[in-house]
Amino acid sequence: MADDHQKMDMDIDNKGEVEQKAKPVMVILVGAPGSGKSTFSEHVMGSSSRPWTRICQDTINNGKAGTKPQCLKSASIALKEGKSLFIDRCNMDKEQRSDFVKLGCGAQVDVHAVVLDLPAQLCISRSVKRTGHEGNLQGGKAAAVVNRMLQKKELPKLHEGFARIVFCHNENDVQAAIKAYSALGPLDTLPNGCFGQKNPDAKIQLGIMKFLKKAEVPSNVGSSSDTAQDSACPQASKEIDPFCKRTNKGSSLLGTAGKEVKESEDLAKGSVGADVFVEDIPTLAFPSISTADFQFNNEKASDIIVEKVKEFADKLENARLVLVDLSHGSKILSLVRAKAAKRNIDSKKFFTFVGDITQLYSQGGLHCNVIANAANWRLKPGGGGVNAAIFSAAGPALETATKERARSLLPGHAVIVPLPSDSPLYTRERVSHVIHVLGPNMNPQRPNPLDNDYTKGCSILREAYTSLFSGFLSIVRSHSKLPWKSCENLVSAPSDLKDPSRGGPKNHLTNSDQKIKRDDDCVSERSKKCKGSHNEIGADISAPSSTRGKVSGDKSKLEGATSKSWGSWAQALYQIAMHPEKHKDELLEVLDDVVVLNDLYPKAQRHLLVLARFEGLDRLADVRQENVQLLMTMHAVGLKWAEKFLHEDSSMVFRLGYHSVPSLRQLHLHVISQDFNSNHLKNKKHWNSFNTAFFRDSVDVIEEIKNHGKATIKDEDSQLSMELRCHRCRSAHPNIPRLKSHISICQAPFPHALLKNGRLVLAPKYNRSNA
DNA sequence: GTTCTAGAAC
DNA sequence: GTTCTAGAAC
Repeated sequence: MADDHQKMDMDIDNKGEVEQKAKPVMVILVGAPGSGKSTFSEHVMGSSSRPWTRICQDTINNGKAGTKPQCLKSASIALKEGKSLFIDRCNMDKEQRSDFVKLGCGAQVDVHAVVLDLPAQLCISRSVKRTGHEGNLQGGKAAAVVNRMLQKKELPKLHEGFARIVFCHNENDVQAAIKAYSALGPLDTLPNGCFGQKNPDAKIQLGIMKFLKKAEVPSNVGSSSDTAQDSACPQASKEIDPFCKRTNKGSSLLGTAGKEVKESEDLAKGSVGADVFVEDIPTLAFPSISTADFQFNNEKASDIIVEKVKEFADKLENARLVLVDLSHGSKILSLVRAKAAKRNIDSKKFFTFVGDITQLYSQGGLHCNVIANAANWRLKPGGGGVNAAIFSAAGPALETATKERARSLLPGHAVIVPLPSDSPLYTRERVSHVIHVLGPNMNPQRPNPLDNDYTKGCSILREAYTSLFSGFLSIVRSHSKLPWKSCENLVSAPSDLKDPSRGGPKNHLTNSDQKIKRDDDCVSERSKKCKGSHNEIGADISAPSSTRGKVSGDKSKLEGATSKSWGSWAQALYQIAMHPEKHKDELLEVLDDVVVLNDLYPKAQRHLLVLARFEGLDRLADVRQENVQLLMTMHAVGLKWAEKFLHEDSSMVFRLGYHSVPSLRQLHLHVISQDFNSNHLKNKKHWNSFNTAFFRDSVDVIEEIKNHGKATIKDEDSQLSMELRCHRCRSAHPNIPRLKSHISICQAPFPHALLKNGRLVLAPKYNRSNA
C-alpha cells in the first residue's frame, strides 16, 4: 500500500497530448550545509524512473566548489536535454534562488522547492563530520557557517515562481519527500502548493487556513488566462502567494529580527497579525460515497460526483476537492476522471488521488485540511472501509468529538466535526476537520436498503455531496477571514445563529457573518430553518444559501427573502436530543432513537414530547420515507405513555401529533391530553396549534409518509388565526378565557373524524362507548 | 417557545 | 377601568 501512496494521481483533466509529454521538473533544494541536500537528491536519483541531473555547486568545478553562473549554465544545458534537475546549493534567500527559478520558468518546467529546515544542531554536527574530524577548530567553523546561513534564511514562497514547495522539518518529512519524488514517473506531476509549513504552536497551526482577501482572487483562475497554467509560474501560485507564508519567528535557533520585519510587512498586506501562520491550499479529500459497502452503481455515482464537483467548482475560490481511493485499479476513480475531463473541470480545483485517506500527508505528500468520512448512520467506528480506517487513525478523540456534534445521521446529510488537537490525524496528517457524510444504501445486507430505487438513491447521493461540499466551503470560508483566535470558537461552539439573511456583505466580516459560519458547522441543519420552504421536502436542502450557485440561485433568493432561522431560544429540544445525558433530570425516558420529556409549558394536564434523536430532522417537513420506522417508534413510545396515564385516570383522552411548523427545532411528537386545562394555554395560537389542521395526527403523518414520502403541512398563518372553536362541540368563542370556561364544562362527544383511525387515544371502556 | 407591553376592544 | 390581543424582543 505504501507504494500506492507515492504515486500521485494527478491525472486530472487531460488536455490532449501536451500533458502526455514528459515534463521535467526543477527542484531547488533549500537548506544549510549539513541539512542533507545531496543525500536527498542521491536517494531520489537512485530510485527514480525519470532522468535527473544534480547541479551541485560544491563539486561543479571538476569536483571542487564552483560558482553560481557555472551552476546556471549546467542547469540550462540539462533542461534542454529534457532532464529533471536538483539544484543542490544552499539557496537560502530569494535572491540566490531567483535566477534558477527564472531559468525554469523560461524553460516551461515546474519549479519546486524542497526546504530542508532541520534543526541547526543537526546540520552543524553533520557539517563537522563531513569536514573530516578536524577537531574543535573545524567544528567551530562549521557551526559558524551554518549559523550564518540560518541567519540569512529566507524561506521560499510560491510567488517567487514555485509551483510547489515542500517543507521538511525532520527526518520523517525528508523520507516522505524522497519517496514522493522517487515515485515521480516521467509523466507524473505532483500537486502544486505549499506543503508542510510549520507553525511554532501546532495547536494553532492546524486550525488556521488563511486565505485572506479572497475577493481579489478570481474564482475561476483558468477562465481568462492563456494556456500556460501548467508552466512553472502557475497563475494560481501568484494568487496564493500572500497567504502561503510564515514569519521566521521560532524557525531557527538564531534570532532573525530583521527578517521578521520584512515578513510582517508582507503579511500586513493581508491585514493579519505578524505571528499568524498560513497554511496551504484548503483541500477536501473525500472517498466515493456509497459505492463500496452500500453498493451504489459506479456509473451513476460517478455522474453525480462530477455533476456536484462541477456545481461547486465555481464556488471553491482557492480551495480544491480531491477524490481519493486506495487502489490504482479503482473503477470509480477512472470513471470520474474521464467524466471530469470531458466536462473540462479545472484540474486545480478537482483531481483524483490514489492513496489512503488517513495518510495523505504523511504518505502521499498531499495536505488535505478536511477529509470526508463515508460514515454509518450511527456515526460509530468500525464496520469497515473508510469509516473504520478514519476512526481508527483519528483515535478516540474523533469518536468523542463526533458524539458532541451528533448521535446519528440521515442519508444525504453531513455533519462537520472539528478534530481535537490530540488526534493523530490532526498532529500527523494535519487534518483539522472530518466531515461525516452518509450516502444512500443499495446493499440489502445493510440497514434501510433502498431496494434498487435509484431515483431516490441518486437524489440522496446528490444531497450527500451537496452537504459535504457545502460543509467544506463553510469551513474554508469561516477560516479564511477570521483571526485564528476566533476559529476555535467557531468550530466548537454550538449553533447560535440569528437570521442568515442579515449577514453582512459577502466579503466583509461582521458578527452576523460569524454566526452564520458557526452554524455551517452543521451543514445538514441549515436550510431546514427556512420556514418558507417547508413543502419542498426532496429539494436540495443542504446547501448553505450563501453557497448556492446558479443551479439553485433563483430558489435561494426566494428562500432568502422568506427564510427564518431558528433563534437561540428554539434550540432547547435540539440540545436535549443531542445530549440527553446532560438533561437527565428533565427526561422521562431515554432510548436509542427517542427521548421523552414533559413539555415545559404544558397546554393540558398531561403534555409530553417524544423527541427524535436524529441530526437533521428538525421538523415534520424534514421527514421522509426512510424515517417511517422512526415515526412508528415515536408513535409507539408516545402511545405507551398515553396508556400509562390512561391507566391512572381512565377519563383522559389523548391525541398524538405534530405541529405543521414547530417553533422549536428538532422533530417532536406531542402527546397531549384533551382537557386543555392549563394556565399555560393563553392565546389563540396555543389553542389553534392543537385544534386545527395545523396539528397533524401521528397516525396520518405515518400513512402519508408511507404513501407519498412526505407529510402534509398546513400553513401556519391561516390555521393559527382561525376563530376559536371547541374541539368537542365545535362551538365558536370570542376569546380565550371564554373558550376555556366552555371547554371546562363541555361534555359533547368528540367529532367523528377524531374518533376514526385511532387519532384519539382513550381508555378501553371509553373507546367502546364512543365508538 | 415565553414575556412584555401598547393599544384595541369591551 | 379592565380585559384581551398581537407584535417585538428574547
